Order: sequence, then structure tokens, then C-alpha cells
Amino acid sequence: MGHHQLDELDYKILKLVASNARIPFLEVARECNVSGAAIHQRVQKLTNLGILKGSEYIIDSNKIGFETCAYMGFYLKNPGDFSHVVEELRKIPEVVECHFTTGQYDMFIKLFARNNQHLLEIIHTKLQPIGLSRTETLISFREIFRRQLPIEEVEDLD
Amino acid sequence: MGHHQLDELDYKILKLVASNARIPFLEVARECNVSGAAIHQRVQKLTNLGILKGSEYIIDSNKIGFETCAYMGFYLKNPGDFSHVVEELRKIPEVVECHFTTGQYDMFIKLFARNNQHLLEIIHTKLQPIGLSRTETLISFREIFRRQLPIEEVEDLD
DNA sequence: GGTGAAAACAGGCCTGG
DNA sequence: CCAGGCCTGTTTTCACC
Repeated sequence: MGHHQLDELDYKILKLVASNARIPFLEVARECNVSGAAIHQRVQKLTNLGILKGSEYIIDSNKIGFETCAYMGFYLKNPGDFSHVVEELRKIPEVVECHFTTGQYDMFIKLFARNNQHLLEIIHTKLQPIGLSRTETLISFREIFRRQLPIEEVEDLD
Repeated sequence: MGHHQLDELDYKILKLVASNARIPFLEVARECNVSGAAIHQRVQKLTNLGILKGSEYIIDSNKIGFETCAYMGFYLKNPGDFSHVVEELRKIPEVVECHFTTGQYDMFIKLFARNNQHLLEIIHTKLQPIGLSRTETLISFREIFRRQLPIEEVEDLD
């Protein structure tokens, strides 16, 4: 869990690539005053360490026909069924995030649907049969913003 | 809101770039049996339409020292204060998503913190002063999975 | 750990169908 | 709206430090 020893250059690279996965490494190199090969090696290292876990294009879900974004929290009918439930959730492509949580629920998921009726359909035909209890659904009217987590070097005290 | 008229090639491109922002366009071109120039033009079109909204590297938040992921729902003390609250939330870098919602809350956010104590600190010193009421916090123990929304051509009926 | 140069490859811009 | 060619810039590897 504890994080690895990353130096200033690592953080600078992470900051630059975080919100632009297609930035040329040579441009990163120029910003960092090192060679392109150095960036290439660092990115490889960060990937091997599992700190960089791939890249994504950000796609406007509304514009490709997914107008409903919802979050759902629920309890399991049989606690201990965790892994089975996770497997079933993985099979539902509309479920895009899945968390174990503490507090009000056992699990918490984010999902997209084409519209509200489609959401109901997913809940009734795909989610309920898995064996959930006390589900609560929260519909996002609008995503106001979404961004990367702050990447900052932890201020090590000397 | 209504989605644009995208054809099979557009969807195929979206599917390929969605989960790998650094895939060479020429590789996409080979998969789709068209020229690189065609992909280039399509990506440009999809960007101009706002369907592609940039790209991101996926960074393991735990490994860079953000071990606590939380969701918070809340009501506003003064409804009508929406835009002010949003401005204030934008200033808090740990807040990575912000939604208008319907149902149990007025707004819903996702945030990262270094640990649970840091989360409390953020809530007390940054969030509470904005003017929220009835906040509820849900802490994610573990993100089990996270992926892109399903990109599929809408089955147009003839 | 880093550099610098070379080869292979991809991106961007044409022109023409 | 796409193909093919061309030139520029980028990626990747390598010997070397």
C-alpha cells in the first residue's frame, strides 16, 4: 500500500501525462529538461510499478446515447457472497465502477444507461436477480465536472 | 442531447481508442481496413463534435499516496447557491467529480484524500465552510473495478 | 540512473478520385 | 469521404557514460 519512492521527475511526468495521454514524450522531455529516452524509461518504470495503469479517451456519454448516469448502493442478501456478486456485476457492461464500502452499504456502483427506462430495466432484469437487498439509487442529472486527482509530491519533512 | 449520426466506423474507432489512448492511429486503421488518413479525419470529427473530450492516463491513486476514496452527498443550505458552491468545489483539488442529483441529495461528489484523517480535515476545513447541510459520506474500502462505458452501435431499426 | 544518435514508425498535410 | 504519397516529428533501442 505504502507508495513507492518517486522523485520530482516522476511526479512531473505524471502531472503532464495525467490529463493528456497523447502528449508526445519529447514534449514532456522538453518541459522536464531531460532527453526523450529518459521519459521513455521513466514511463516504463511507472508502468511496471503499476502506478500508470493504461490510458483512456474521455468519451461524452450523453453524445453516444447514454443519457442516464446513476450510482447505486446496496447490501447483499448473503454477505460472504461478495465474489459471486462481483463476477455477476462484471458481466453487466453498463456497470462502470464497483466498490466495497463502509457505512451505509456493502457495495457501491456507478452505471450508465440509455435513459431512465433502460436504467429500470437493468435494475430489474440484471441487478435484482443477483441477490441484492436494500438498494438505493441516485441519479445524476448532470456531471458538472470530472478531473484527475491532484498529483503532488508529498512534502517530505527533512 | 440527442446523439449524432455515427456509423459503424465511428463506433469501431471509439471502441478501440476508449481504453487505450496511445494506440497508433495506423493500428486503428489496419483494424478497420481503412487508411490512416481516414482515422485521422474521423478522430478530428469526433473531437469537433465533442464526443471525444481528450485523454487521460489512469494513475493508481493508492500508489501515489491517496489511500482514501470517498463519495459525499449533501443538500445546500441556500438552494439557489448552486453556482457559488460549484465554484468553491472546483477550488478543492481533491474533489474529482461533481454531480447535480435527484433523490436523496442536491449534489454528489467524489473525492480522494491521503488517508481518513486527511479526509476529515478536508471535510471540516474546506467543505463545511461552503454552506452544505445534511452531508453523508461513503468511504470506498476498495475499488474492485473501473472501466469504460459500453460502446455499441445503437441497433437502428430499418 | 542518464545521454545522443540511428532506424523504424506514426502523424499531419496534400492531391486527386 | 477515402487512398496514397511525402515530409516532419516521434518512438524505441542501443552503445556509452
